[in-house]
Amino acid sequence: MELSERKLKILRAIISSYIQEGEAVGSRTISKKHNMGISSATVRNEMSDLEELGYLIQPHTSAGRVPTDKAYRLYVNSLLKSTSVSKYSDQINRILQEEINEMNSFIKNSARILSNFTHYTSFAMTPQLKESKLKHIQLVPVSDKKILLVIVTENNIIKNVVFNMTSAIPHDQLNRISNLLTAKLSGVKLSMLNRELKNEIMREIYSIRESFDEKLDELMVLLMNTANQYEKVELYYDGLTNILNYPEYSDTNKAKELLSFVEDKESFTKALLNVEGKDLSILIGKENEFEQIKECSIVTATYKLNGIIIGKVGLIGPTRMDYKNVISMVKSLSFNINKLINENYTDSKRSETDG
Amino acid sequence: MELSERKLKILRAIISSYIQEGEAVGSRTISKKHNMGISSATVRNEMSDLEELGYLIQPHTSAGRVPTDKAYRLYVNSLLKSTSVSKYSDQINRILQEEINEMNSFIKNSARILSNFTHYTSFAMTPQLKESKLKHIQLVPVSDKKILLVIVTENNIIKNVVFNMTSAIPHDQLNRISNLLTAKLSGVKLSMLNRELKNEIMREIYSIRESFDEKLDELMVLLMNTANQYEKVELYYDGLTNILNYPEYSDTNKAKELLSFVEDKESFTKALLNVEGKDLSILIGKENEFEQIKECSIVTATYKLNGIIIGKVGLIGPTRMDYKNVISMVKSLSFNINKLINENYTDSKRSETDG
DNA sequence: GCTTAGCACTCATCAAGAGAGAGTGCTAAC
DNA sequence: GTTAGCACTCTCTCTTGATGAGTGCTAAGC
Repeated sequence: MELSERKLKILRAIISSYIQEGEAVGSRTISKKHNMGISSATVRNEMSDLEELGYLIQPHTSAGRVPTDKAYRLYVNSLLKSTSVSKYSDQINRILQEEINEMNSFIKNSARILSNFTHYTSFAMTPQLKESKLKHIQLVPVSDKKILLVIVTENNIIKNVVFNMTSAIPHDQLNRISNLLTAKLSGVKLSMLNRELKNEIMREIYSIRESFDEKLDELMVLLMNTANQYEKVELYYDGLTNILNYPEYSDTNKAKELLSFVEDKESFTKALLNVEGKDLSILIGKENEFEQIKECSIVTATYKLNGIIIGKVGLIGPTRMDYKNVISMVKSLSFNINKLINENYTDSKRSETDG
Repeated sequence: MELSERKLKILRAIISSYIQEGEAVGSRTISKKHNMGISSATVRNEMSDLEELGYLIQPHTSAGRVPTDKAYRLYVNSLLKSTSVSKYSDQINRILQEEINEMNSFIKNSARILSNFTHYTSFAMTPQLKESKLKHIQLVPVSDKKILLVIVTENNIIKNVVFNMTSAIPHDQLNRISNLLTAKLSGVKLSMLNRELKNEIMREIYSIRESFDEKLDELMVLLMNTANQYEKVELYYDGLTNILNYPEYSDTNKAKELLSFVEDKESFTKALLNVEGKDLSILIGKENEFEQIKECSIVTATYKLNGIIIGKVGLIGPTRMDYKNVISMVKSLSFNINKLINENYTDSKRSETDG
């Protein structure tokens, strides 16, 4: 069922024409505008074959033909082989630098770049850091009974949580407790912060000193209980309204259906978690699991920290997507994100020993 | 040019019918469905007068009539007098509580509540805190040359900034510097963090000790230079796609125009800054300055800290808006926001002296 | 003088039909 | 295997006419 060279050429011509124009492509167009050197009748025969093979469909009898998901898949696969980096790579790098210091802003910024450059709707997930190790813990007094817990991981990522204590802790004790917690918890993975660890640490601490026992106990409970909170993954999107630029969504109901799906972070996060964790992954049309996006393509790239995937960025648009451009843009972006993350957020210990 | 009681009654009936149905209202509808006790012909005469007075217009000759911005203004003004609090007030309060500890999440949450309950597109601006005083400053080591600066204001609001130093500061000095900075800067308004203050403080500090001079100097410069950064106001919105529910925006281009305007935070922030800082403020249709939203109404409430307006929440929708519901909802929300803010974020000193 | 029934008039909306145009599939010739 | 030619199909657009909602005006009634 291998496609002949000519069939492939025709198919490619149809795809690129359809991506550009958004209208069903006729045999005459291919024959004339793409310098095929064959007549429209021949093209018609080939197109008929391609339809039988499942690469094309006719919206109706007298219309031209439109590529199927299968055709896009073929096209995309061949694109993926040819590595291409966007000409905007330097520019992307420059813009990314602006927000490098704060991880969530950095990720948010990434989404904005992607939608600005591609004119599709973009998204980005903040890092999942279950496997990150604690490096530093600092308690900061906020008010009598409120304490801010600042956690710095070995990847230099910062998390904040405010606790409400039932009774006040003297401010001057907070530094001592911070030092104690840093000493005991540094090197421990976030995912390991649980009851058992708490008890173990409490035992150790009791054996050392007993002065701020109850308060410390309460603090530890709060710390452990909210450990999962540090893990809240946020989803940012940008350029939501870009979707409305595409004639596919000139029907408001259709646009509404898609936009609501994307805007509902919960469902959309689910959809994203389904995407394989390859460096660059593309889901075309029906390859998507959720009904609302079965006429969309999602292009996703991962970003890594110390070789572990911690998040995803990408974009969503109609299956008639400018894959070539999009792929090179997403590649460039994820390349730059990875570079900057590893320059700025690498596990300090590891970088000392490795470098 | 005072409207007769009957004209007012008819106008109100037309407005409420149009708000509900979204279709031009005919004289017969008013005469029959609203128990007016007068015939459609009489209503027609009155409607004709109302049109002449600028309260109604006809989309075309044989259509019914549609309220003008002037009519909505009249209607809204009378609504504003009658205080009404939404029946969901308790529920709102409960949901707001969930995110009370972190100001920005709290504000984001407010926007979500508003769009969920009203089915319009909502927005919320994070607080402007130029006039807030510093209470506590804590430096936290992130990596060799990276330092996290945590600022706690007297309102218990927390701000984070990461600095890149040119050279490393020994971690054990950070606490001492933090204490020094807290001592020197507490009580100082954020807006006062500038060069002159820096020099003044530096002089004082020099006179005390000279051990970590250059590093402290660099730190102070960074601190002062980024003072404006703490002030970055963020704009959140929620329920963007709700706009698509309204037949006014069944035309994708119209929807696109409005949505892009809202999504472009910069322009939308500008539009919001134009809204007066009253407790509750409503801009109807052409009362809006920007072309893109001249067919929309914006309902905005402010929230205050210690009596000073620090932010806004509200919603945007078609001029044919369910003002009654919306006003009571926004009122309830802003009431609850203000209550919770003042319980959780009140200037601690002031609350001690005032309370 | 206000109210109302009656009627002619206007205009959007909808459905049906005609015509144009784009594109196909098939056939027969090259 | 390729191509010209032609009949056929189907969408799209424009026109037309019918329908119905709603108005403005007039004249009669209270």
